[in-house]
Formats: sequence, C-alpha cells, structure tokens
Amino acid sequence: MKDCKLHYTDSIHYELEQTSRLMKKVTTQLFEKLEIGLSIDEYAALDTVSVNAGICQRDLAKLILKDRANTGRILDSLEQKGFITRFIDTKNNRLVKKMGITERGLKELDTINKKVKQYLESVTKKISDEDIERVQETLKSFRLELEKVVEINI
Amino acid sequence: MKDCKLHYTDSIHYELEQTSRLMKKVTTQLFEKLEIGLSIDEYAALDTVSVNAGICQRDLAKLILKDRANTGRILDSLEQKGFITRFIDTKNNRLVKKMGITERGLKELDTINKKVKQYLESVTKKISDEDIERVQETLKSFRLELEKVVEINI
DNA sequence: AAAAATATGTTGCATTTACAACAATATTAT
DNA sequence: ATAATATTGTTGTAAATGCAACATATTTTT
Repeated sequence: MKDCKLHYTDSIHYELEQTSRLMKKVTTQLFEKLEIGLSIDEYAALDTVSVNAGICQRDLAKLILKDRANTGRILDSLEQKGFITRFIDTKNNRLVKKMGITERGLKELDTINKKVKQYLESVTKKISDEDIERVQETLKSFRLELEKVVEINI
Repeated sequence: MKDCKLHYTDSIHYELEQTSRLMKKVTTQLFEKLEIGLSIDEYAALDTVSVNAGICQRDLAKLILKDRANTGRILDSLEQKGFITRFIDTKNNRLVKKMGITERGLKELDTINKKVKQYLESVTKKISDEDIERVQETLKSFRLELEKVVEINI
C-alpha cells in the first residue's frame, strides 16, 4: 500500500504533534495523580513569571504562546489563588498590567518542582542527554523558521 | 533572575509544545490561504486512510491520536464530502466500521499534496535533512517512552 | 447457561481554545 | 489640532476537544 510519497504519519509534523499531545497527556495525568492544585498551563505561567519578574501580560502571552484572552484568564486564577500579584505600571509610556510571584507562589512552585522532577526525569532518562539537547536545538531553529512564516497577532 | 534550575521555558516540554502549536498554526493558515476545503485533521485522516485501506475507526483513532468520538466526527465529514466510504465488517469476530478512500478522495488528496508540498518544504529547507531525520527518530523513541507511561483508553 | 468483562461506535456535556469586537490610552500622520 | 493608527487588556462567542455514559455485540468467566 505504501508508496514513496511522504505521508502524514511519516512526517515530522505528525511526530511533533503526536509527541507533544502525548506529553501533555502524561503531564496532566501526573498533575492529577500528585494532586497538584494547578493546571499545567497555570504552572507554566507561574514558572515563567518567576524568572521574568515585572513582565507584562502581553509579553507573557508571547512566552507561553497563549493568546491575550487566555493569558489573562490564567493570571486571574493565579492571582485569585494568591500566587502572583498584579499591578498597573507603564511600558513605553503605555499603561500595562505587570506582575510578580508572591512568597506563597514561590513556595508552591518549589513544592511542585520537587514533586514533579523525578517523574519527568524518568520519562527522558532512557534518552541520552546529548540526544535531548540536539533535539531541543533543532526544534528551536525549526520553531524560529516557523515564526517567520506564521502570522501571529498577540 | 535565572538560576541553575531547569525552568519551563528551557525544557524540552516547552520546546515541543511551542513548536507543535506553531506548526499547527502555520499549517492551518496555509490551508486557508490555499482555499483547501478540508481541515488539517480531515486531511491527516484522509491521508492515513489512503495508506491503510480497510482500517477500522478505533485503529484509525490510535493512529491519528484523536479519541473515538472525534475520529467518528471527522469521518462523518469526510464521508459526507464523498472522500471516503464506510462499510460494516468484522474484525476478530466483532462488528466494526471499516473504511476506504474513494476515487474522489484520492484525487482530492493528490491535489492537496501538490498544493501544499512546496510550502511545507520551504519551512524545513533551512534545516538539513540529517537534522530533521535525527529529530524525528529521537522524537519517536521519546514518544514510545511516553506511551509506556501514559494511560490511554481509545 | 447465566453473568461479567471486553470491544466498538455514538451522543451529550463541560472544558479549552481561538478569534473577533470592544474599551482605553498613546503615538503618529495629516 | 484633529484624525488615523498602534498597544494593551477584557468580554463574548463559536469551534474543538476530551471525557463519561450509553448502546450493541461478542468473548470469557463462573
């Protein structure tokens, strides 16, 4: 049945989407099993805020690649749980909502990282660090190429 | 602000999810621009059926990694457009819905492939074939590891 | 033979997600 | 100075997605 043409299930597009989808599933299940009170998206946002203190919402949206609407909603939840604080400030003379992680947020982040670390490592330990790194680098240049082509308006 | 811990935006999880999301966006925009009358998911299903004649719905769901419900809906659409035919058959003595691609479906698939090919190649041409292949292989073993861990019930 | 478990597909619903429209403010162009 | 454009965030809505429940039929267990 197979011919020499490149079919969907043989493409890098397929491999990427499937792996990414699976990874998300694994992580979601892990978060549920460990009874972590945050969604993965909330965790990703919290972690990103923790290393980018004073970032504004739109810039965060670009980093976590959600649109502005969803980023705002995720932050609402994190703020309501007391893990971040938001404050009005200016960036290029424009009013923006900046944010920072709270003490409680830092503590929570640390707890989650400790809980999750060994589980996530068990998934990647079968693959050599070199391979992981190489994949990550290639993916990044791939992603940067994609960014040139895609029309995003965040 | 950065410390030596591995943060979300430095992880392979991040790189995978972002690249995959971007790729989907690029492909969706491409399909719209070229006025292709199928969604990417429909295209993926159609292409997969074309190389797996007589596959049943559940097995297809496993390949395209959608759940049974969505796979059924995608196939409804493809059948309604006349690109596949479905028929009842048995597999291990159980009644299943099998399917095959129609003449029209084959023609459509060919048209889409011709339209899309050069555009998709332009995205990956900046990256060497070796790198692409290596990434694909590593992703596959990564995905297989993930499959051992995740609980799927399709 | 009856009951329990398994395989397959469909339906309904709740969540997630993206996109468009809007509001408010600041900058740039005319 | 006034109008047009750009930046940022919020709200509303429609589409996609996954999950649980159901329906049907078959196999396995008791």
